[in-house]
Amino acid sequence: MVNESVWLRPARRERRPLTLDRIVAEAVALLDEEGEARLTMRRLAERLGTGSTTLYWHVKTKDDVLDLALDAVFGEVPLPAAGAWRERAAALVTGWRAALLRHPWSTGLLDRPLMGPNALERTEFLYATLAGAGFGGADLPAAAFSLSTFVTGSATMQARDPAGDGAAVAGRLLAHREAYPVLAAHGLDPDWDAVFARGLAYLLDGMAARTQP
Amino acid sequence: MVNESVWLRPARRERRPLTLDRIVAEAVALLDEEGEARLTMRRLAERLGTGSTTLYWHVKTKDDVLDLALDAVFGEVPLPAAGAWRERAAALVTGWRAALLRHPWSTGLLDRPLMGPNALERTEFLYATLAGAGFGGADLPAAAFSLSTFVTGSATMQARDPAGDGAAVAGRLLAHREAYPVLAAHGLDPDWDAVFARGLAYLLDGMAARTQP
DNA sequence: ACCTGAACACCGTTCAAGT
DNA sequence: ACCTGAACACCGTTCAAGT
Repeated sequence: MVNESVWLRPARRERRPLTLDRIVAEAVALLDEEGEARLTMRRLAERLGTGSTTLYWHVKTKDDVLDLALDAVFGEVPLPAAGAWRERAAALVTGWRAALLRHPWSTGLLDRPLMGPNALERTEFLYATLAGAGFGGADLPAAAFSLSTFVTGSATMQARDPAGDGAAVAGRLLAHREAYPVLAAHGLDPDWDAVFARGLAYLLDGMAARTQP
Repeated sequence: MVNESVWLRPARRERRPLTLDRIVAEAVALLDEEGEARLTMRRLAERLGTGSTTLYWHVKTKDDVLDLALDAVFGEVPLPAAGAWRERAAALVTGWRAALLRHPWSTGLLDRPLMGPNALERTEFLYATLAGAGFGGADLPAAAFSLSTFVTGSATMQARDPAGDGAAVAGRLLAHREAYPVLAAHGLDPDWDAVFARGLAYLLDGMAARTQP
């Protein structure tokens, strides 16, 4: 019969099979475009051409999707190949910050255990770099945690600032100039790159001085 | 008529009027006891003896409740009265960390603008302390942001670690010991207080060296 | 000014059923 | 092994109505 012709049958919307990788990639795209509040199992499934309940064969919960999306961001952080320990640590940490800021929603997920393979690989790299530089005993975890804490904290702080213009904060501060005089005079619209670079220098200087006197 | 007697009328469940302060205090208590996932407008209202829709006269959205709860935590951070700049900064930052860790859910809210009066007062205090110590120009915002970033980041990192025993992370690491050898050997179950103290010393050392040569 | 109840447009997740 | 639809037990929020 004519109406069984290939051309008349509704085309399969999606030929590619649904995989975990496709789900994670689409979740990252959705988060990039619309932010965390709009990430819904139903909306995510819709973008993939299925129903929301289909996702649950590939994934146990929505939290899984978020964990995987976050680790995908960590996967974008390059591992610097060579250099002295200080340059390698600085390069790692700078690339780490850039990846987080490319996906500002990621800073809202930095509570929750970072146990994905990409996150662990970067942490291991940091530990290995510092251990190789002579950090030992209590200085090794202290140095490693200080650096990673500094990255995640400063990316969060910057992502918090809407569109980098500091308009909202500025308005609130200027309205209460007398209550926050120093902050209003010097804390508006900081140059985030410069703040990060200088803060990192403080930290690395302090680390170097304590372990290599 | 007998059934209009006071004793037979149902008692008013709550005599105290509903105020913003009561709502915020109850939200903090609920978050402390059950965590962020269980904070619901309906559950919060139930604890206050009303319906969820009543809350919306006092508050515009649920986000308002979270913003107010977070700023209540900042309100617990004492402002150190005296001392040299380094001791004052260290005391502020140590109390800040303690307040966040007393309410571990707060670290999950540290994305979002910190524009509550309590948060701004602490930030202003930090700026004023550093400005008084001679930090000027680009060093002032860099020093202030470095310190606050370090606090929020390290509290987040510690709150992430379940119950402080590091069991979950340890299990994952030990299962892949060959992939993460340095981390598995030195990064398990850190002494968080020691890590924080040493990291803070790195940072303050670096700051002091750059501005007061 | 403050509180209430009903209702709307959603959620995440389960599960029996299909191929 | 993989996908689907119906259904459950919730959500945040609005709004007309009460006092």
